[in-house]
Amino acid sequence: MLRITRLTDYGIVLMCYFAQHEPGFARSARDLARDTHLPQPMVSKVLKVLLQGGLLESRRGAQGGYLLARLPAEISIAAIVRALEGPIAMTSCTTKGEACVRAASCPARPNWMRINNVLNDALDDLTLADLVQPAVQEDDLPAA
Amino acid sequence: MLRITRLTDYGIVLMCYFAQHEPGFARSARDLARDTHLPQPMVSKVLKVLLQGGLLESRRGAQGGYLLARLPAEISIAAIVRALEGPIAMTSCTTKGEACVRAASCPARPNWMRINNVLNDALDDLTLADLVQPAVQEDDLPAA
DNA sequence: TTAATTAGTACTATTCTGGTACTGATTAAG
DNA sequence: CTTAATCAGTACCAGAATAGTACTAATTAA
Repeated sequence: MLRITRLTDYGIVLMCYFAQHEPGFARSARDLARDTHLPQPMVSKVLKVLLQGGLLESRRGAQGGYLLARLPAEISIAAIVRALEGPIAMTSCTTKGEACVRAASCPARPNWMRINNVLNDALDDLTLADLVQPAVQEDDLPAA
Repeated sequence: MLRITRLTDYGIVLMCYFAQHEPGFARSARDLARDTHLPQPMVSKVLKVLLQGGLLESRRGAQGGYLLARLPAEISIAAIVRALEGPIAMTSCTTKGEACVRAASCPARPNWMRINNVLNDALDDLTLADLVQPAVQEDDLPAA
């Protein structure tokens, strides 16, 4: 499995939750945790990262909460993943190339770029608005 | 980062190495480890999994070794990842749906399919032959 | 017969994630 | 002005998973 951390998992769940409501829909971390049945401290952690990534806005103090910084159609899945996990790449050698001691001799080194490009392009093109469209067909499942 | 295990990392490196040689090119695990500068026991482990996945063939005994089971153009990156990591999905809830206790209330549940489809399609379309094409341009880098 | 090589299993240390707890800063409401 | 709700930040811990090693058996060319 191409793994993402659970933090990212939760992040996408939460962003989808926002996207399913009207624009400007705001909610506290506690309420979000309750509605999505996710552990509350985790939710707070995720919301903070998404805030720092510019995907959410926050209102502090009583009656405060979080809301989407942009419209769902303007938020790509790639942006969410990048906010929570950093650059979308399958191996670290492509993001911090100089760190790999095998760079000089690695036969795959130049090729990872192609793989990463494919992934980036694919996730860049998919927005929250796409995700919350109701119709999901069963024969739309992956071949694997 | 969209993480794969180092086993998969090594697997792609090794498959690229094979693809860079003539069809029928065979090599022992020891030689492969030396040429790619990867730890030898790890290489053996990866080769075995790729063999079981039908991506490689093996010759036992002295002068034995491994070779590609098919032409590079007929081996997708998706196939390699699937052999080493199982189905390509970003979260386990989509591969073993009944295991997620939040399935009923999860607002993202039906939507993961779309994300996974995008990834599967992207990696299915990318073959070893594509990867070993020489020209990789620098401005071909991911936007991130 | 021997040596090279694949095949399989078991084990361990380290790293990372997931999760919790605690404290401080900010602000609406009474 | 006080209080309570909420966001913000940091530190910490346990459990799981990965990365890597070691060892043994089976197979086959020379």
